[in-house]
Amino acid sequence: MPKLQFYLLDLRRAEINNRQAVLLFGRTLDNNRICIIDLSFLPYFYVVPKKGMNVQEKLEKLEVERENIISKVVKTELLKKKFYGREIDAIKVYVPFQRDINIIKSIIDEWEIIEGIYESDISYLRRYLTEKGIIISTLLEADADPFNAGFKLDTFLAKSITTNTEDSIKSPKILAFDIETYNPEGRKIDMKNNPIIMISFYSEGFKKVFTWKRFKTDLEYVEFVNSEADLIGKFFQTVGNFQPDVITGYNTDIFDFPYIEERAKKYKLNAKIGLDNAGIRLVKGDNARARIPGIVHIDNYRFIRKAIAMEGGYSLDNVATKLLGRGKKKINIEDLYKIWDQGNEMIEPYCEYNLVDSEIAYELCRKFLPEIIELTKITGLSMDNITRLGYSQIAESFLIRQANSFNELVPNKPDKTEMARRFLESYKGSFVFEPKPGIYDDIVIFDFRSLYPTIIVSHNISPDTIDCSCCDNDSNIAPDYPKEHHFCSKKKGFLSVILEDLITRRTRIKEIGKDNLILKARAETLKLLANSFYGYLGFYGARWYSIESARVITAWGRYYIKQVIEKAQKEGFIVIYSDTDSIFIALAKKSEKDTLDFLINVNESLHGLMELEFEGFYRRGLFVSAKEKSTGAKKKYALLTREGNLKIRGFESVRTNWPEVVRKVQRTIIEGILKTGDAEDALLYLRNTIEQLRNKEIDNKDTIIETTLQKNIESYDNAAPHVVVARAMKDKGIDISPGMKIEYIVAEGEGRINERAKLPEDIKDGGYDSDYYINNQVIPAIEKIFELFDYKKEDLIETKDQKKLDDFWRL
DNA sequence: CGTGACCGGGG
DNA sequence: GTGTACGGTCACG
Repeated sequence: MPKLQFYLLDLRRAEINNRQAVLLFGRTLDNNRICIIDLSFLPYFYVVPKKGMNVQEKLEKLEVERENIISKVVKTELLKKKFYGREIDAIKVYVPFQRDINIIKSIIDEWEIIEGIYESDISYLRRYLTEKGIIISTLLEADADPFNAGFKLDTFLAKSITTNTEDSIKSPKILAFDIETYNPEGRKIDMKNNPIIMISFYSEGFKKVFTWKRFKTDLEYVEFVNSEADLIGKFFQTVGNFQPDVITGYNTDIFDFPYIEERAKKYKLNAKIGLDNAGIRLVKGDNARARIPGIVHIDNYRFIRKAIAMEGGYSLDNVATKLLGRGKKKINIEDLYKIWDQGNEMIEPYCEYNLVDSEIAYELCRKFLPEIIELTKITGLSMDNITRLGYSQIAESFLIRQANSFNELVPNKPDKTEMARRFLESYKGSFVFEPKPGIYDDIVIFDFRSLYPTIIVSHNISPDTIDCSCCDNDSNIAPDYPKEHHFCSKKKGFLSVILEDLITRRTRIKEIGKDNLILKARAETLKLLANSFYGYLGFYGARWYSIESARVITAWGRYYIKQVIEKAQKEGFIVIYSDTDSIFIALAKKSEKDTLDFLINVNESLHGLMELEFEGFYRRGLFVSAKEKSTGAKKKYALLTREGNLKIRGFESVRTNWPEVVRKVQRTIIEGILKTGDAEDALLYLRNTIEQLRNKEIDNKDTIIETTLQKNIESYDNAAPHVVVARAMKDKGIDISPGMKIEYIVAEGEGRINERAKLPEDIKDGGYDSDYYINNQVIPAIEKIFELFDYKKEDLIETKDQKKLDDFWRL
């Protein structure tokens, strides 16, 4: 029998031949999907006995019966392990099945002769991967015989599995899909009552849209079926035939897959989509997700939301526009239900729309897959997990995997009381040098490269080096931190070793891989991972929780950034702003070269891996004051790059929720001030807008305020403006339900705001309340900016000549 | 103003 | 397979 070579894609736990089994799903070099069953790996956990107690014998005799199932210990081994760096004796306890662990554990928990039980909650599959050194996505070699398990693909029973290469899958078969559903206007999504009306698929050389109403069309990829039930049948059939390695979409975890599952249930369809014939496995709740056994499921929305900060929200259209340079097909999706009811060729553009969504999802997945695979290779986590878990869990998984090679026992998770206690523990964070509100010319920004990770390495901060007994209390102490804790200066800690490795690997990869996409992805990934450990140490749910370590890290962080600030000031630079690891310096009378010399100078004084980096030169910057205060607001500024681009941070209040007229005025004013260096033109522009509002020259649609209705209108006691409008809509016969976006305009006239909030369609051109829009919308949004130039509210509203406006437009 | 509930995204 | 996402806004007392 020749050896099978295959790229590992997914794993599952199963019981086969009355043994605990690992199912390894992969793709062979000659492009077949296969499943290898490995029965060789026994589940286990550790018991640490009290000093001098003989626990091993008692363990080996242990046998429990629960609900007609007998659980017992297969064998034990006495081992020397380490716990927080200290040597201890531990008994490794093997059981036949994963399910036996909790049963056996609950018995041992009561024993007086034990100190503790460890690693009983480490997932069997993760343990398997760690111990065998197997990494998902890489090439494995199996010596295996054919085996009939009744699965959808060739299945083998492994005699041995080896891993000897870092070679990972180059071009996995990705299949993207998207569903469109019947959804009457403004209604909440209702999976129980509203059907799926079309489903699209997209892959390289594969386009398909299935729908169950016929109309005349030339689109060759549209295929008609007879009913929703047939449509869903087609979905399972298409996935089955295509045999994807990766199935992807947008928000598929909580929308498309649950929807398909719900509708399949209605028609009693067998949703055996998993390669082991299991159905879609849905996990509900906050961390909802859909698992398809044997197939990697990447929900782009899930991954992008946690990996990329996105201005303008995470709608597919916005995400695709920003990341791929192309958006969705422009069409009114709210009208789909009406057009569906009509059932004519008006449906056609919606098929195109449906297909484009799949295509975009496909492209997004392709774009991020290299990075996802890299993270998988570094952390050992599955792609499903990498794309869904939070950073603290990724960091922890990584530590667990490393612990094995350090022979370290993994600490247990904290219980509820412990977590509650930790939750209340707080600590001093980073240092912020508050900006003096104002406008500054010629700015340079420096920031520490991976400040916290490099501090961890440089100062040997680690849960196993804190307060060691081999060093005295004065060594290695953070300057402005109470001298309660010290870190070992003789032996390197577990965390510092791991981080040093991550950082040096990243630096090396960054150097050699400037033009290589995969290496770039790997460098980014290493940075991401390195940055997550500081947060992890202070996270109340962490196994290696060490708030003291986190405190010392921020203490050193404050120390280093303050050193840079002081040094800059001593050398005659004007420090404008600093937050955590970055510093904004006004050049004042200094030259560019002076700033770069300063940078070199600072770096000479920093030890180890620590480094201050040049971020960029800026032509001008604007810092406003905080609400009700004269000090500068944190994280709220706007910069103008040398290329003339705007970088606006923290003026977040003016985004959605505000009428267009306000958003536009704020942005234009910031841009004008930054480009000219004074507020004269901006003031003219503002006054002009105010004047236009007064003269009703601003379009009604730019004054629309949008608010989401949170609950049934009957259950509101005090009527907010949007509630009043929602009631009016209901009187007009429009169906109103929670979740609906209510649009309204504040009309001119007497009375309270909520009495004057009206449906846009009920307001004649210019029927809005100019004073309201000027005083409660426009002015608050720009007040702080004009304060920088000593303008008072009264100055802003006053009108003046408009000649200069023409100049302003030419900016 | 403070606290607690709810939302995102999908049609 | 789970807890504890997370950071903001809105409702309500």
